[in-house]
Amino acid sequence: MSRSRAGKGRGTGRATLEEVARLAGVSTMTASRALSRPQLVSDATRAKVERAVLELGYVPNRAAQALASRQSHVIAVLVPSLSNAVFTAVLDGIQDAVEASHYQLLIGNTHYSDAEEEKLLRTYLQSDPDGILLPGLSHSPEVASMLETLRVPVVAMMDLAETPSMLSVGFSQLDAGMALTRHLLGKGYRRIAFVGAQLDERTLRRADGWRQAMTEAGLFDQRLEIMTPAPSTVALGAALMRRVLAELPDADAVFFCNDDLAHGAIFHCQRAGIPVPGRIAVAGFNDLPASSLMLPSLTTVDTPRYQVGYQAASLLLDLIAGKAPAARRIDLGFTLREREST
Amino acid sequence: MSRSRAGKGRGTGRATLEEVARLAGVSTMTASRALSRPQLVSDATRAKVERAVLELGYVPNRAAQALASRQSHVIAVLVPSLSNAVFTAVLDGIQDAVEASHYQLLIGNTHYSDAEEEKLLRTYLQSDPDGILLPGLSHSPEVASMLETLRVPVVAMMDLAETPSMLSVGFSQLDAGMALTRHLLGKGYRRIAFVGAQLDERTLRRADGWRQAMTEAGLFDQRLEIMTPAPSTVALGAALMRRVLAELPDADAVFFCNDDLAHGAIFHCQRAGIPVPGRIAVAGFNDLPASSLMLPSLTTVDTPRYQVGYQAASLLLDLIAGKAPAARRIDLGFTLREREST
DNA sequence: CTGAAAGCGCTTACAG
DNA sequence: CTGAAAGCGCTTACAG
Repeated sequence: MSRSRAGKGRGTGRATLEEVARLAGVSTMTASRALSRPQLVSDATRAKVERAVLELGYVPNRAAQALASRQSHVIAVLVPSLSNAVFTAVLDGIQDAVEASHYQLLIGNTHYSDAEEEKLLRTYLQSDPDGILLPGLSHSPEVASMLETLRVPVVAMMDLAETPSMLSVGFSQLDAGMALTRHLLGKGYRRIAFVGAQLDERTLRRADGWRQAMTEAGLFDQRLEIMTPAPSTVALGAALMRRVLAELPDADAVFFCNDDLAHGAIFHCQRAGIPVPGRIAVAGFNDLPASSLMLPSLTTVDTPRYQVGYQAASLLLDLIAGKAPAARRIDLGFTLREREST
Repeated sequence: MSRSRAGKGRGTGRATLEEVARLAGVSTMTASRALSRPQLVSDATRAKVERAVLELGYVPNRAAQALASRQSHVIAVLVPSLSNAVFTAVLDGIQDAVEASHYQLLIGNTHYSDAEEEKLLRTYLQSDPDGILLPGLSHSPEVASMLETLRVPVVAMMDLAETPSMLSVGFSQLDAGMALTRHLLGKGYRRIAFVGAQLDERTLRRADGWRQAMTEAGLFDQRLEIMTPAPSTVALGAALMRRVLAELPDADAVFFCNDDLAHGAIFHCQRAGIPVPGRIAVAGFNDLPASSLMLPSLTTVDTPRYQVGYQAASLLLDLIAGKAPAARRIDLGFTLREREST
């Protein structure tokens, strides 16, 4: 009997499991079992405990559970952005997949910064997560070594790993970039510019795809490449379209690395009275909700971001549960949406 | 000496504070102090502890900290949606405000559902949060009573409380709805429709504002109100615009409760060759990034959502720290953006 | 400036 | 099916 003031949890003023047990007339550990693995106790006991829980409004203390069980039931999730609709969809998928489980999500926004990613990971490690979900395959050396020494499963999202040493769920950004470029080539466009912003690894892989397809067609020209590290926004898209028209007057098509840029480009053309695709074709990436509705509707690549989140979280949950994963690399593919803008 | 296997924390395989202390040649509690309140220990001791921390790669265990200190350092944040750019901006503001502190965010998406809100709150209560941030003022009776019995500060975001019993940071949705409607009236529009989707409390308050302004002008007509609980999307906006044109042929302006709806409406008009505002004016709410760029540019209300998040989190942090709040109700205002669409 | 001891609220082999 | 005891990894008055 070590408790000093019986009858009241003193930390938070909330009922403790000990009080539940006392009220139910059982031991603390039986009360614990009645709640965590009810099939291990008799019906009568379970009923008594449940009644006591209700009466006291008992809420288990997660910190104590985590400490005692050495299981945090926490999954750390890192995304590069929340303003990018792609990653909010990924989060939706993760949340839905985790919904039924008792896992709690720790969601961090890295703002596309290696330094912030490292800082967040370091912070989340304090919570001793049972698993980690993060975007992409390339990380700073610090982050890479933290992930290696960790003993918990890590699943990379959005692109596919080259080596099976890393678990990944996504689709080939390279193939998608090639597919869109080939579509443009097939339509007869020859001077196809690539416009990239943010320059995260996904954008760079899409650029690789464009480069490869252009090279295959014997049409690659370094000058057709416009890259800026500025965040991808609709306004930037309008500005970059202006730049394409001014600096690359013979360009007959533009592959924007993201739909929001392409939206801005189309708005600029609407306003300037430049016919799309008559004067110049425009294509984007990700198929955001407005893309199919604007005038002209936007040719783009539909990406399975919700599914990426859902499947990545499901895979992680399996790994945490000790199940062998069906695959270490889940390719969810992509869909080319050919529309009016090309 | 109760530890069975000295030299290794056995739970997670990670170094413990005890090992740090041993390596540094001090007591556990001195090691603890050296890390949490370094000014309380001598320089020499601090240096020894810091060296040991580095050598062992010590990461404090948050669960143990929370349990021992009865302070979770957790803030629970509830938002109704992540697909709505308004709330991702709110989250950005919250994250920035909390950045420097040691507080950790537990972010939950209620999907505009009272039931999910209650479930999330119940789950987050297990983590014994030091404070809570949530959208809006109206909640289910269950949630309201949970919030009341809680002993932690709660700050409501996005709208302003009528009574000072509740802390709130936002702006008057009612006033904003009135201001936009009056702008339309001032422009000479008379048959101004209101189109609301999702029907969350903010939309309903904006509708109240429209109703009030129309009544004042002697122009209120119930039939001008189109309300649907369906989620607000660009596609829905296009469909609702079609409906307005068909069902309310004499409407000369439409106030959409959200910019995404208004975007869809404008896309529909572009495609159908309907002049905006020539045939009908269109206004939105929130000033999303595309609004100033599309053709015509969209008249709307610019809302301080990032600031709402930032200020709400700052206020909460003050309250947690025991400081008396400068105000229990922070009005951040709104800005009417008059553009081409009206 | 530093330490011994108790305790936060749970869970987990181990018995019976 | 149920319980006594130890322990998870920290922090906190209280001494000195």
